[in-house]
Amino acid sequence: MSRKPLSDLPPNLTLYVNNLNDKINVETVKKSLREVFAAFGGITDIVAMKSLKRRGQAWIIFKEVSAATNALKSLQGFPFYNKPMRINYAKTKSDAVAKADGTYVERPKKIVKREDLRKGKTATPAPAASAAPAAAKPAEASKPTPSQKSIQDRIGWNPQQTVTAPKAVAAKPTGVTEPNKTLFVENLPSEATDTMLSMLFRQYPGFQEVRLIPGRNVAFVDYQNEYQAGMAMQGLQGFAMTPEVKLSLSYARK
DNA sequence: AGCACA
Repeated sequence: MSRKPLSDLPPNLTLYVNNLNDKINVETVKKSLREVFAAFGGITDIVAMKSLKRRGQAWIIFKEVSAATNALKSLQGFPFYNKPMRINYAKTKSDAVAKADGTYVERPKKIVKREDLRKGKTATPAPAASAAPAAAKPAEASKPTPSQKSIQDRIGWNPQQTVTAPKAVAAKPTGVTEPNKTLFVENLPSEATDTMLSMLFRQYPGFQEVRLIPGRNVAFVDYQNEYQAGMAMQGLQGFAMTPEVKLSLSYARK
């Protein structure tokens, strides 16, 4: 009995993720991807860009193939900014890993030669380091991979449920909610006051009001639109209210 | 839909 392979591509340190919501600012997406994927192991880098050809996709570069494989299995179809992530192994080796294992060769710049210009052709870049099935370097600083249980706890996602009905798992996971003009502020110091918070949040255009929830160290902050809310979120994420207390911001649930 | 590396 042969089972359906996880991927039609050979395992790779890098995962290729697409079907990402390209309405979301790429930096925001990268940050959220990191939060979600880091639960499976060390991440070297995440590459995502917003150009026409590259939007909606990201490359997650892991330190260990096993981590990539676990993430691939567990997060397949994970609802991320309201779209199920589609995950595969990357086709080729990332530059970052080629650099690390010494096989990196400078990528030829796309130079258009005059003759080719006439013919309407562009210089064909020779493929760089080949996509050899990530020769897993055994000696690698390996941070213990958190159990699958832990990520389910953190993001409220049970991979089993995707098999039959990925859409049914619409539960908005923590930290990956869809954009909203209202922000949810957590981890406030108990000394926080409305005035204090408006000072902070009114620096960002579109500010409307802040609602501190008594006794919960939590507040809601309204902006005129979700874009402005997003800007404020980026600007104030992790803001140190006191040396030991840092704000945690997300979009409020709808 | 789209496999990049600024």
